[in-house]
Amino acid sequence: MPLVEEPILTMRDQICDAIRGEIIAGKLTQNQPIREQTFASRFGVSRNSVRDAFLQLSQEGILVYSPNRGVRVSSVPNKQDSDLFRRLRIELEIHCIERSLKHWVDEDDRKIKQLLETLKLACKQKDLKKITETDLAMHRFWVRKVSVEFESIWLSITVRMMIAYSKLEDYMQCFKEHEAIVGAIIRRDLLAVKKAIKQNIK
Amino acid sequence: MPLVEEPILTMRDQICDAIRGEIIAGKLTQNQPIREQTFASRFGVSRNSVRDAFLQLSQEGILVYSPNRGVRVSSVPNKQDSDLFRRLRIELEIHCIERSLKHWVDEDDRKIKQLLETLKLACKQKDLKKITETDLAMHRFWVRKVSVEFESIWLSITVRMMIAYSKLEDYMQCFKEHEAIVGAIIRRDLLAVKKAIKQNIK
DNA sequence: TAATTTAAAATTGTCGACAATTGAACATTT
DNA sequence: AAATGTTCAATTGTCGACAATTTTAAATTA
Repeated sequence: MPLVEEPILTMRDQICDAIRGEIIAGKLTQNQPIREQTFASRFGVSRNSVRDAFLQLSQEGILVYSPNRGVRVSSVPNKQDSDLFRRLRIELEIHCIERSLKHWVDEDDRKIKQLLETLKLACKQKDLKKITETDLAMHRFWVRKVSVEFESIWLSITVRMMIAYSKLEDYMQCFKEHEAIVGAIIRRDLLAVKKAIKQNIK
Repeated sequence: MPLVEEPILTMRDQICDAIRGEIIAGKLTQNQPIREQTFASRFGVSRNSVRDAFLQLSQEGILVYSPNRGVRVSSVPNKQDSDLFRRLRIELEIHCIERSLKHWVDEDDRKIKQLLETLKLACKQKDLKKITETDLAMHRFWVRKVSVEFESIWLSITVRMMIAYSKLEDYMQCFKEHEAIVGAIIRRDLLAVKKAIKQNIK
C-alpha cells in the first residue's frame, strides 16, 4: 500500500484533461461550439458523463456555458485581465512553493526532475500538446502538494492564461525557464525560486 | 425587451444558491456528508440535477468531492490559507470595482443602494441567511459587472472564506462596513472605496 | 426579393432504472 | 478476543429514453 494515496482519476477527470489539453494546444478554437455527443462517441461513454466534464470545465472557466445552448471555448482574456491573472497566479504559486518546500523530500526532487526531463524532450520535439501538459503538471505539482483547496483556484486562473498558449514560439525558452525553477528548488534557494517563477509566469 | 439581458437562472444554479446559502449560514456543518437523494426530494427534481449542483459546488470549493463517496462540506481554511485568500480577494475586488466604476450609471447606484437597504434590514432582524446572501450579492454585483470571467474565480475564493461566516457576532458592524463602501462608490471616491473594501474583507 | 411564419432537425435538459461501489453489521477463523 | 471474511443495505455512477429548447431549412406572405 502506498504511503500517500494517489488521487483517483474519475472518468470525468479524464475527459476534462483531454478536452483541456486540446483547447490549450489550440485544437479547439475560440468560440467554437462543442457538442456533447461528439465527445461521448469519442470516449465511448454516455452524454451524461460528458455533460459532467463540460460543467466542470465551465466552472473552471476554460469553457463558457449557456443554458440550453451548450458550451463553447472561452475567449482569451484581454491585456488588463491577463495582468491581473498573472499577479494572482504568481502570488498563489509563490505561496504554495514556499509552503511545500518545508515538507519537500528527496522523492519530490526525483519527481520534479522527471517532469523537467519530459518537458525537455517535448520541447525538443516541438510537441505542443506534450509541452503544455507537462508545463501544467509541473506547476500543479507544487500547488497540489500544499492543498487540493488551492488547486482548483490555481487551475481556473492558469487555464485562462493558457488558452492562447498555442501561440508559443520559442520552445526551448520554455524549458530553460522551468530548468531555472527546478534548479532553485533543488538548491532550496527560495529567493531564486521566486525570481524564476516570476520570469516564467507572463 | 430589456437592454441588458438578465442571466438565466438554471435549476442547477438555484440548487447551488440554496445549498451555498445553507452552508454559509451554518445550517450544514463542516465535514457533514450530504446526500443526493435528500436534496432531490427537497427540490422535487431528479438526483441528476442535484449531482450537477454538487459538482459545481465542489469545483467552487465549498464542497469536497470523493469518487464513489459523494460530497461533504469543506473545512474552514487555516489562518495561513485565509490570509492568502484575503489578499487575493482584495486584489480581485479592487481591480473589479476600479473598472466597473468607469461604466457606472445611476441605475447601478439605485441597485446598490437597494442591496444596502436589504442588508440593513437583515442585520436589524439578525437574519443570518439573509445577511450572508445580501453580503455576497453586493460584492458579486461589482465583480459581475466587469466580467462573468472573474465571477467564478472570485466566488471560489470568497465562499471558502465565508464557510465560517456563521460565527459573525456584531451584525450592525457588517452593515456599517458596507455602508462605507457604498457611500464611497456613490461619491465616486476610489481611494475611499479601496480603504473600505480592505476593512470589510478580513 | 426580403421579411416573416412554419416545419424539421439537431441539441440540450431531465428522468427513472439499473450497475458498481462503499460502509456497516454480522459471521467465521485463528 | 482480534483479525479476517461475508452479506446486505445505502449510496453513487452510468446509461438510454424522452421532453423541452434552440437552430436550421423550407414555405409563405407582403
